[in-house]
Amino acid sequence: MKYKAIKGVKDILPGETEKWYFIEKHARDIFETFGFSEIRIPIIEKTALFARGIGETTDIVEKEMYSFEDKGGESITLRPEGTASVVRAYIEHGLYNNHSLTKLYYMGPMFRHERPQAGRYRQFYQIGAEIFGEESPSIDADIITMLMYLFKRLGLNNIELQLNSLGCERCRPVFRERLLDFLKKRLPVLCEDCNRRFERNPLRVMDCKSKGCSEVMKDSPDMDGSRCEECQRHIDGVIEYLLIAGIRYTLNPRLARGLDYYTRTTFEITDKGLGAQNAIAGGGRYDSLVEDFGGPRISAIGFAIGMERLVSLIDMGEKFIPGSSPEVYIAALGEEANQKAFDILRQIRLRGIRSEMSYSDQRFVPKKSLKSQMKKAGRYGVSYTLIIGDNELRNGKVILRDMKKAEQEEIDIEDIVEALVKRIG
RNA sequence: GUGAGCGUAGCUCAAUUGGCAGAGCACUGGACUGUGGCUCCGGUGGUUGAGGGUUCAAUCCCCUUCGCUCACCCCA
Repeated sequence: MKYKAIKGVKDILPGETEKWYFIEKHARDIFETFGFSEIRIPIIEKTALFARGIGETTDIVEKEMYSFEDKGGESITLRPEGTASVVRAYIEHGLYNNHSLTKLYYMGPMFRHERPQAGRYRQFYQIGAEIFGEESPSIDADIITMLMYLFKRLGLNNIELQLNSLGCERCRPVFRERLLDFLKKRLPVLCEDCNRRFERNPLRVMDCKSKGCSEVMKDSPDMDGSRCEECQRHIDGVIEYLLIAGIRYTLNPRLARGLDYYTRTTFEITDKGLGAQNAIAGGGRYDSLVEDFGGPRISAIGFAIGMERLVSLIDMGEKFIPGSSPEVYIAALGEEANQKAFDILRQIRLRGIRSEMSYSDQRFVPKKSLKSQMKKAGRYGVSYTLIIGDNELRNGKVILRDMKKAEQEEIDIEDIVEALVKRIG
C-alpha cells in the first residue's frame, strides 16, 4: 500500500463516529447545564506557551512535543494539551472583566510524540473544562461532580475517583524538601527510574509501581502530613462537598500529576476495563497559572477526558445504531425508468426521506437485474422499495413494495411522493 | 528511548517433519428472463509486509528491514 496513516494516529470510521457523537452530545448537554460555554482554541501555539505552562522539565515539553519552525522562523507547537491555550485566551481577551466566574469547555485533538500503545496515541482527543475565578472548595467538588455525572450518564460502572491535594506554593516546597531528604538516603535501593525521577520529578517516586520502591516508599513522607493549614482546610472542604454530592472517592496522598501547574486539589478517574493506561480523566486546581502567564491573580481548576479511552468503554448498544441507513430504495429497469427514479429520489429526499436508488442507467452501466437490485434493497434494510418497470411506466404506475410485510401495490406515479411521505414522514 | 509478541484475500483466520496457498464473511453471477431475507451452485479477489540466505522445494528455518500490537517510561 502506497500511503498509510502515520504511526500513532488513526481514522475514526462510520460505526465508531456515532459513539463519538453520542459522547460529545452528552458532554455538551451536561456542561451547559452546569453553566459552561464552549471555547474553540487553536491547534497551534507558540512553543514558549506550553514550555512555560506545562513545565520545562516535564516529559511532555522535553521530548513529546511536535514543534517546528514556521516561515517567519518562530517556534510553533501542535498543542499537547488544552489548558495552556484556554488560560492564554482567557487573559488575552480579558474574560475576567465580564464575569467573576468563567466556565469554559473545549474538545478536540492533542498531539504528543510518544510510543503508541493501548489507550495512547500521538493524535488523541480530549474533552476539557476549566473554571476561572473561584477558589472555594465547593467549586472543586462541583466540577468533579459534573465529570462523574457525565460518566454515569454514559453508563460507566467500574470507575474510581482518586483525590489528593498537592499543597500550594508555600507548603509544597517544604514537602518537597522533606521528600528529597528522605529519598537521598535511600537512592541505592531505589530503581533506576526512580534515581532519574529524584533529579527531575521527585514527587513521581511516590507512585512508582516497582516492588522495591513501593516497599521503601511506605514510610516516606506524603502530602497528608505536610500541608499548610489553609491547604488542609481546603481539601477537607472539597471532601465535605463531595459527600454532600454523594460522590465516592479514594484519597491517594501519593497521587502525583505530571503537569507542573497543579496546586492543591488534583484528581484522576480510572477504569478497570482499560489497559495499562487506565486514566480516563485527570485534572486539578491551578491557582498560580493565570498570574504566571501575566494575568491577574485568579485561581482556576479544570480537567481533561481522554476520548479514545472513554470510547473504548462505551457499550455499543442499540442506541448507537447509525441513523443514516436509508428507509426507501428505488429499483429501476431501463433508461427511462432510471430517469424517473432519479427524479422521485430527489423529490422524496427534499421531503426528508432517507433514500437510495440503484443508478442503473443502461447506457453507461451493465444492466442490473431486478433480483440484484432487490438484494441491494434487502441489504440496506429499507422499509419500502419502489420498483419502476417498463410495463408499469406505460400505464403511469409504479410498484411500492413493503419489505417487512412482503406485500406490494401499484400506485400512480404522480401520487408516489405523497404516498411515501404519508407512510414514512 | 527500552523490551516482548505478531505480519497469509477487503475483514476474521487455517495450511501436518519444509511438499501445488485454503475456508468463512463480504462482493458478484446463477438456480428463479421482472421481485430481497433462507438454501444450493459458480465467479472476482494473493508479490504469504519487503529484501536476502539455506534447500530439489520456504507461509514454515536463518539474517536484515519495514509495519502493527502490547508492556516499560509517561500521561488523557
